[in-house]
Parts: sequence; structure tokens; C-alpha cells
Amino acid sequence: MAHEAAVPLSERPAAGGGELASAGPPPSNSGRGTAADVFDAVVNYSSELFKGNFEILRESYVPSRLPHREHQIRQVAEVLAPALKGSVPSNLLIYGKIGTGKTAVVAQVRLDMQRRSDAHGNVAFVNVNCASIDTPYSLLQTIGNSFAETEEQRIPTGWSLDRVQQAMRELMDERGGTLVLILDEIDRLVSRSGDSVLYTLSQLNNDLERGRLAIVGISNDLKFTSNLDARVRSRLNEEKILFPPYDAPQLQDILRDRARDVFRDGVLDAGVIERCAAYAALENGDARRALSLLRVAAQVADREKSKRVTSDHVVKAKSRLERDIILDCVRTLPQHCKVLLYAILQAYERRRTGVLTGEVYEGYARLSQKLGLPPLHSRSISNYLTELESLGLIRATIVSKGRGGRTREIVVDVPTAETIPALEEDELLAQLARRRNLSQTILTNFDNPNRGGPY
DNA sequence: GTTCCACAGGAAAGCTAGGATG
DNA sequence: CATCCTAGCTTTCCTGTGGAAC
Repeated sequence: MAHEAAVPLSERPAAGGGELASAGPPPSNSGRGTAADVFDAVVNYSSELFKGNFEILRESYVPSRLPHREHQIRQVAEVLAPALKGSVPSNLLIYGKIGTGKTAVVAQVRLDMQRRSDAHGNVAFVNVNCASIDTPYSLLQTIGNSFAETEEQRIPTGWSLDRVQQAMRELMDERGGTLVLILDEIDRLVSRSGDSVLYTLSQLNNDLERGRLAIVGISNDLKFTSNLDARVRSRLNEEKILFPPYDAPQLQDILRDRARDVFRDGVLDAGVIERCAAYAALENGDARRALSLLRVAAQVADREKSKRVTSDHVVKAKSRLERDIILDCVRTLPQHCKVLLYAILQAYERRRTGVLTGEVYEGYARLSQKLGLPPLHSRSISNYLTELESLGLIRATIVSKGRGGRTREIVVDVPTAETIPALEEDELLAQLARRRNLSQTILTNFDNPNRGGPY
């Protein structure tokens, strides 16, 4: 146990979010290495880098200022403002790539409206992230339950969809006023469940007696409305706003704006903000990415007990973020998908050339049986291969081998040396690591009989 | 030009788990 | 307790495909 605690935190696999722990003291090397030492160090530590709340650099933080989004804030506010006077606002679709400030702008307009609504009107907001709530049932249930005041009024799982819809309507009518429904990542809802629920919601104002509904859809996919039924499309598209990506100078302004409240004067080297902004500008002008880079660079510097954050720290932060994204992704795969990826990595390690679907399936089936896991059908594995490719963990090219048939040639797109240990964190796959270590020990003992051992 | 291979991938059915209802 | 409902995952069935072999 003492050995476990003595392992520097920075050398352990990142837990959960896969990121460094939030800014704080570097691990003590001088102490006895107990948990108590670590806690003492945290409590007594005062960073030379930070003066303010480090959370300001997190993407979840909603800042009071949104540089270079003043125009979009005005546009969104103009569309939603009629709700304050008791009229129904137009439905609104907001498009833009990841990290262009869509969600933050809507959140800020929402806050402003809620402040005024308390005094002048009756506007409610329901924010739904369609990445997690992506079925008609769960969406209607979530909307209805946001109005439920008692446990009895809540809509349970198990009712028919019609009944859920009816209950949601009644709850909305009971409350009255205007509901602004914010559907973040609305494209995910459509791709997962089609547009039937959007049709239902867009028709809702015809059925409601006292309540009114306006939909604000937020999407990263500029073309998602092309999959919609024409009626739904025209209803949702009453107003639309496009958020352009930030360029490097704009990202610099955003970073400076936040850095002012977080860092002590003069601790950021010249070029740190510029480098973070430049990296993020190359990746579609993603402000979240720029903030993550600055945040992790500061954490790295803090851990190194550095008195300044330098460009080198940004470079380290970049590679750390890239690796963590991959490893996080691997850790959250379904079990069969992990076994499949393991089989691909094994085959790829041996051959160092593309592996064909049939070979991958055989390897996967063998590995599954070894682990006591009933292998899935090849059709399911085909789906998992598509998923692994869309996650960027493998690359698959369709090749035709003539009479040898048409198949996918798969190459690995992640560092094997780091991905295999991440997969072996899984309880089932850990068996393979234990077996490998055991045979390695036996071989070592066989080669060097003088080192002692059971023989 | 036709045949054949080994899949790719769409559609639909089947199965399981979990909760509600009478 | 049987029945009904949904979600989520898997299997089954099927058609389509590109290019070497015939």
C-alpha cells in the first residue's frame, strides 16, 4: 500500500476525465509518501502562478463577457425577446463548428432573459443535451419532468409514448407561459431517432391551451436539416444564425480575457497565449481547445514548480491532451469493442501491415473464447469496426481482392504502446496482461537460473 | 462478358432489462 | 404476478459491390 502511495501522481494513468488533477501542489518527494502527506501538501500549498479561480479556464464556465460574439448575442436576443412580452418567439436554429461559442451565447442570453423574466413575464427555459437524451421518449419525459413540482407529477419510464406526450402537454398547460426549449446537438437527436419528435414539438402550439413553446436548436452539423421532413424543416428554420469559427487573433483576445482573472501578473511568457491560439485556430478555431491548452499548460508548469508558464509547457500540454483524448475514448468503449481493438492491435503489432476483416474477426473470436466471453456475430463486429473508425482509433479502407472478395483493410491509428495498457485496465483484459507477465517471468528465470525463483 | 468471392451495410426481428399497471 | 411499455443491443436475412479469374 505504501508503495502504491509513493508513486508520483503524474506517472499514474489519469483517472476519469483523463486529465491532470486540477491546479495544485506538485507531489511531495521529501515526505514519507503517505496520503496524509499529499493532503498536507495540498492544504499548505500556495501557487505562484494563480491569483484567481482556476475554473474560469474550464469550458463549463459561463463568462460574463464573450469577446467577438456581441453580434450573435444581439441576434439571439432579438429572436427570443418577444417571449418577455408574452408573445411566442420564432423557432431558431444555430449552426457552427465545435467551440465557436454557440452554447455560451445561448446560456448568456438565457441568463439575461431569466433576470428580466422574473420582473416582466413568464418565460421558462429547458436545456436538453441531445448527445445523452436522444430518443423521443426521454426527450418528452425530460421536458415534462422539468415542470413537475411533486414526485406524483413526474413522468416515469414505462408509459406509452402517447401517454408521456399527453402528460407533458398537461404539465406545460398547467404552468402556462412560454417555454424556450434549447436542444443542444439537435443533429444527434435526428440521426438517432429521426425527426418525428421534432414534428410533434413543432405542432405543439396548436394543441396547447395556456402554454407556448419555442425551440432553439444548436448544431455542429451545417447540413443536418437536409435529413428533415420539409414541414419540420420550415418550422424549425424560421430563424437561423451561423457562428463563424474564431481566427487566431480572436482566440488570443478570449484567452487574454480569461487569463487576466486567473494568473498573477507576468507569469505567462510572451508567446504562450499566441501559441495556444495558433494551435486552436488550426483546429477549426475551437475556443474550447484553446482554453484547454492554456489550462493544461498552466497545470504542467505548476507541477514542475515553475514560476512561469512557457511555450514549452504549451507543447507538452498539446501532446498530453491528444494522448488523453485517445486513452479516454479507449477506456469508455463497450467490452466487446475493447476485445476487438485488442485483437486488431495484436495482429497489427505482429504484421505491421493492414489486417483484413476476416483475420480481425478470427482474432477477436479466439480472444473472446480465451476470456470466456461468447463472441458476437460478424455483423455486430462489422458495426464495431465502423465505430472504431469513426472514433479515429483505426483506419479502414475497402479493398477488393478479386476472387478473394471485397473486404476492409485495417490499420491502427493510435500508439500501441499506450493503448494496450489502457485496454488492460479492463478487468477482463487484465487477465491477458497477467498471463503475459507470468510467462515473461518464467522465461526470464529460465534464461537466468541464478536469479533465484521456484526452480 | 460472366462468375465468384468475402465481405459491407440496410432493414427488421429477437432478446433482455427495468419500470409501470391492474 | 402477468402484461405492457421503452431502450439498447444483437442476430438474421438480404441485396449490393469491385475486381481477379475464368
